[in-house]
Amino acid sequence: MDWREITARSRILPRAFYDRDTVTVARELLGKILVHERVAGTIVETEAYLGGDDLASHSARGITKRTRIIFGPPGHAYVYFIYGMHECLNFVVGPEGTGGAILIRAAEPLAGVRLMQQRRPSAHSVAKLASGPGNLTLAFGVTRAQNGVDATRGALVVRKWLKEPPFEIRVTPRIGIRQCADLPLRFVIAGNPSVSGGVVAQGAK
DNA sequence: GGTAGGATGGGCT
DNA sequence: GCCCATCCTACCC
Repeated sequence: MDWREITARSRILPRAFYDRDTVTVARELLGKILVHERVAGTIVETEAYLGGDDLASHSARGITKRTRIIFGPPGHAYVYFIYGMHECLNFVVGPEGTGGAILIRAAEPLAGVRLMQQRRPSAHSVAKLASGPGNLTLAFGVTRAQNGVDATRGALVVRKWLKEPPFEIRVTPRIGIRQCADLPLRFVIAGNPSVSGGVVAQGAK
C-alpha cells in the first residue's frame, strides 16, 4: 500500500486513546497502523502488562531508572533491551503513575517492505518480517533511542483507519513469562499470518 | 512436523 | 550472580 493512501485514510491516535484501561487499549490496538519513519504495518498481536500486582510487568517493582517511563504519561513509547540482543516496543497506557503498558508483539507489513527485508534478511516471508517482538523492532528500526518518545506526534506513531476492516480477536496467556503465566492478556487477530508462533501458540478461542 | 540449546548484556538483589 | 516480555540454528522425527 502506498503512503498517500495510508495517510489519507487514517489518523494518528490521540493521547486519550492510551489513557484508558490497559486491557481495553491492548484489544483496541489490534488493527491499528504502527508507523516508524518509512515503515508501516498493521498491529496483529499485543500483550497487556498491568500496573499494580501484575508480577510479570516491569512496573511491578516500582519506579527505577528503567521503569520511570512506564510511570509517566500515556501515549509514550517504552523500549527495553532483553536477552543481550533484542529490544521490545511498548506503549504506556492508563493514567500517569499507574504503570500500565502494552507490548507490541507483531505487525503485518503495509509499507517499507524493502527496508524491512534489508533489516531482516533471514525472514522466511514478508508476513513474518515483523512477527515476534524482537523481529518487529528490528524490522521497524526501533531501538532504545525511541525509549520515552511521544507516540502521538513525530516519527513513531500509531494511526487508526477512518473505516477499520472487521476482524476476530483471540485471547491467550502471554508468551515467555514465568510470573502470572496463566492470565489471558495476549490478544491476536485470528488467523493472521503475521502473528508469532505456530497454530498452537496462537491459541484457541 | 517438532524441540533443545546457545548467544549475549543490562537490571536489580 | 541470577534473571530475563527472544531468536536462530541444528538436529530429530
